[in-house]
Amino acid sequence: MAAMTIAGLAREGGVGVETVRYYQRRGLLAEPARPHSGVRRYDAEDVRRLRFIRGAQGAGFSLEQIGELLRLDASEDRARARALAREHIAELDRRIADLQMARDWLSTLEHDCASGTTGPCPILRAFGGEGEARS
Amino acid sequence: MAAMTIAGLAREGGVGVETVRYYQRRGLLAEPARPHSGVRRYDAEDVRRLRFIRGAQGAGFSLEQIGELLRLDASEDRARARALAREHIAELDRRIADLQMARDWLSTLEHDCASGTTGPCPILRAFGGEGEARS
DNA sequence: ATAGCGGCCGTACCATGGTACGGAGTCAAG
DNA sequence: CTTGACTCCGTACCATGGTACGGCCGCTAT
Repeated sequence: MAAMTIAGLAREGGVGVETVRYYQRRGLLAEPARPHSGVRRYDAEDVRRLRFIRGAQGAGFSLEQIGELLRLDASEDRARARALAREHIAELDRRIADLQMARDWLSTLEHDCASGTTGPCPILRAFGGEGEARS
Repeated sequence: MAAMTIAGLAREGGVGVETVRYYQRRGLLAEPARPHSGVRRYDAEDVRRLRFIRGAQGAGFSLEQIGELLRLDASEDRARARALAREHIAELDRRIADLQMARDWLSTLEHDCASGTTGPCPILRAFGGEGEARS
């Protein structure tokens, strides 16, 4: 499978054709050589790149950040790439902690709501009694 | 602080005035009574509600879902509210697991990148060698 | 040689969650 | 009673990450 058209690339990457074109417009995928009059041909390297984009996206990078990652990779600037990675790890840690807290909060609410059968769930109450004594 | 105008409510809720109006349009905040010709007055209950919205949003609920939560609270349908909460907890667990994996993946890459000083970081390589033998 | 599938391109549109703007009305202090 | 801050309202605009559409063109099979 050494050469394919855009539909093949999209299939390999698990995205739609329009998405591939969108990534090209965004500069994330280079527009490849066109051996035959206007029709682009893609190879395994393009598939790798597309998969990388999807993976990084799953890891919470924005397309903007992925673009920088890709450029860094090309420029072999290891230090910068590592710094970016570390920054993003910290960001991910923050987000994980946030979600974990949210999860625990919701879980508590769910339990509270379970003990009792009338009146409103204490869900709304859970927000509001906390800081209204200010000002 | 028993009555305030929209700016006060926004300040208490930590959002902008336009955001409050947006929530009203979305039906998340009721448009309150207007004692004085056209100017809305808000009280502690509105602040509670607004804070709830922000909190739920922080917990990963979409405004759409928050609307349902709010309606359920009003209708005292505990069973449904709990079901919704449980669903969302499961969703949060999935997202936490995803982010955790992403974090570990990125951390590994960061370490790999650290051991070596020339050539591209193995970041790109990390995606691509995995499943290309198919088809 | 002609149909039709796929690729190419620009442009428009979608959802989400806001943010900004302009014009008019209102309220309170000086 | 004027000034300035604040409100109201509709509508337009923003970023993000796509998704869809319509017209044109080339490749390939029948």
